[in-house]
Amino acid sequence: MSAGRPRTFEEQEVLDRAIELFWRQGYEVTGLSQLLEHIGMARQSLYNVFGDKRGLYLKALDAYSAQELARLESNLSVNVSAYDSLCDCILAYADEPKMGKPAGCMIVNASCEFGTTDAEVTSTAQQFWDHYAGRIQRSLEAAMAAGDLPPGLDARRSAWAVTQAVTAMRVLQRAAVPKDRVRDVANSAIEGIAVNAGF
Amino acid sequence: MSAGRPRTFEEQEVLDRAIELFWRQGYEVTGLSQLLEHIGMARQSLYNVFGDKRGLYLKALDAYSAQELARLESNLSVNVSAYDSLCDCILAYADEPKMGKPAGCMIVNASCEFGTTDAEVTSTAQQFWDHYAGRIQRSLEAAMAAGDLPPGLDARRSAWAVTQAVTAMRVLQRAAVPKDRVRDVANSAIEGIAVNAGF
DNA sequence: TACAAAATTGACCGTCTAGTCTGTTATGTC
DNA sequence: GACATAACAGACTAGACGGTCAATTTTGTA
Repeated sequence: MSAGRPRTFEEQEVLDRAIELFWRQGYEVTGLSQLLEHIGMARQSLYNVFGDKRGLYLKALDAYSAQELARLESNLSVNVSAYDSLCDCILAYADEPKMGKPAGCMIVNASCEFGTTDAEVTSTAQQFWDHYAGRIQRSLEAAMAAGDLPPGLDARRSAWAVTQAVTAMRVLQRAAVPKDRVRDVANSAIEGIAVNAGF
Repeated sequence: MSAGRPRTFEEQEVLDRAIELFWRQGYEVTGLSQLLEHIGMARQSLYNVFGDKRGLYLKALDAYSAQELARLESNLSVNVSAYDSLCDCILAYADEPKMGKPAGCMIVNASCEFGTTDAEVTSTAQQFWDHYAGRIQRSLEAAMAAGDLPPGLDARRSAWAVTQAVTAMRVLQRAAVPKDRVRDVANSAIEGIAVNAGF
């Protein structure tokens, strides 16, 4: 049943490298030759494994989404109060981009580049934001249960507002806007959480 | 001194058409042939007048920025209270894109596409956001003077928060996220204005 | 009406693009 | 060790890309 020469690359490693390049440069501007060199893969192998350039891009975008959600989960489940870890998490975004990492958010970049011309991209983006806001909402509800936020708070709407504040922060980072200005957005988002509750 | 055949196109009209195409498609994906056809200009004329493709793009981006700031000014100087017109203005963004207009914001798209690889683009973007927030701040200060907002409000920071809420809204529109979700961001931004003042 | 200046036109250039094709190499199975 | 299977490697293709060149047309001025 199974035979043949085994592949000399790790799929996850290839995806990580593809994320790095597409995230930094975007889809259209990234040429196939540069892409192949960067992921360390032979031309034909890419077409065997991923179908074509777009296929690899979509897989990389999905992998990025999963990584980013996992990072959020990790940041929010530290061993302090839900409210504190949420605030820390939001503020931590203001310290990006980390050295060697591209600026901004690959999902945001993809949305802006493709608009509605690629249904798979828009679907991935919409699901990403839904999941992201959903996880924030869970932390808000935990904070309410712990008494750190008032019980009347609309956790769903506040979570969405926080999510979109992060979106804006990552656009600013993409354009190299000074960190202080990014931090302002983070702080306003945090202070805005309680506004529905009449704190 | 002056002689020669007069040009058969209006520069402003050419810029408007270039804005339309670059805004919808982005820079890289827009081919020169399609661009020339869309702006109704001969190949060589473009190079005579604008230098090259990038030159036209940068001029179009500047023109877009000016148009958008003029539209903000117009929306905010309607003949009602500063506070009401600001709220209306923010909420009005949730009803975009207008029929026939591209979704999202050309400045945001440009920032995401180019990142920091084009100094002129990032400079234009940063100045746009500064001017935008500056105009919002003026309205907030007017609202404070009218007694519609508390005197302790940090108008500068609130204006920046509003500006970046609009940024996020236009990213969502670019990805065809449902209008209700966009409206949520607008409402949260409005409600967040007063939070610094202990309303 | 001759001349100069500027805009237009269309052919043309080398380069790069995504993607294909063919042949070779390496491996597991029998 | 023969064979089937799959990955690797490199040459190749057709077309699109941004940009240039030379020739032509159209105008204002003298």
